[in-house]
Amino acid sequence: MNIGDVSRLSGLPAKTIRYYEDIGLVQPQRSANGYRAFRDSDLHKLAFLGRARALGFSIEDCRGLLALYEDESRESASVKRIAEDHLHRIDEKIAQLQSMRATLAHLVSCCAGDDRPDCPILEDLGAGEDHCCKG
Amino acid sequence: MNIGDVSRLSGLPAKTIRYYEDIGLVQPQRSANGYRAFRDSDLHKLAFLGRARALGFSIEDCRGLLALYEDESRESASVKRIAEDHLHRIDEKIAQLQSMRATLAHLVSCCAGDDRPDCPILEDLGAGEDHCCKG
DNA sequence: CTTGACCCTCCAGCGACTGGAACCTCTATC
DNA sequence: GATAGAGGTTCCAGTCGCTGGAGGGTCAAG
Repeated sequence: MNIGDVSRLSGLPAKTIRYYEDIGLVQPQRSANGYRAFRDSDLHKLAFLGRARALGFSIEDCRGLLALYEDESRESASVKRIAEDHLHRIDEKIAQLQSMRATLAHLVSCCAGDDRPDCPILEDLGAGEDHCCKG
Repeated sequence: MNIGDVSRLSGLPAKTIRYYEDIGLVQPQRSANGYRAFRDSDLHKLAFLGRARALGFSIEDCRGLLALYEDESRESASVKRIAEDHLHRIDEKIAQLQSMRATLAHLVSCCAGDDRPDCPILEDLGAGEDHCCKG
């Protein structure tokens, strides 16, 4: 298979696949003409990577997961540890975004959004205090 | 004020303040010795930027907000538009993270996490199907 | 005079790609 | 055999918002 086929089948852009080869996640062989020659196992790995990335795992996490995937003598505890760590990081990110969201939504709701210059959003950013309707 | 004072007062690292000067967000003057000489208004701007960044606004958003902040004849609608756009982007990010979180939490809960190799997390990543307890 | 804290500039790197230039290869058609 | 177009290749630069470090200058205290 050429890179275009693998790209279509895995859903990953060709650029990304070349990048994954660069950083050693896959090692496709080469045809006589210099084209990358992907085996089924390469496609399988790339699809694995695509799904892991879609779950937000970092490339380094993916490298670890892939190694465990290939390792018949792995302990599922190792996999679970990586996944749980990632879950915690996701939770932290969600909490942080929700906190931003709350502040921002409050400010937005207080802003008239008309042609006058008075704006509680800017007042808050400028002073670090709540100048809103309720503040 | 030297950069260290402004850094302490604004909470921004000195490196970040230099970077903000680089990209034209602040224009501190210079002392005879070449040190940056910050006025109160510069400090004020930097504090504004720090708070806007803490709410997740991009640097370009911050540039726009700062310009509006300085513009006495602004319309609050312009500010509100930027804030609302940002709010929507935050909402999208939260939704995406929550979707990841749900999948991941399910997989984690199905993984024994012991010394055996069987692992629904890897099976899912490998096959793109649900191999969990309930799947 | 030396120490240490502060300041300066410039360059490189992070993560995970993405875009583009400049070029090569294959297949189909005329 | 020429040509067009769709594929492939490499390499370099850019994204975003900093951050680290090298290698140096400045200033106040002891």
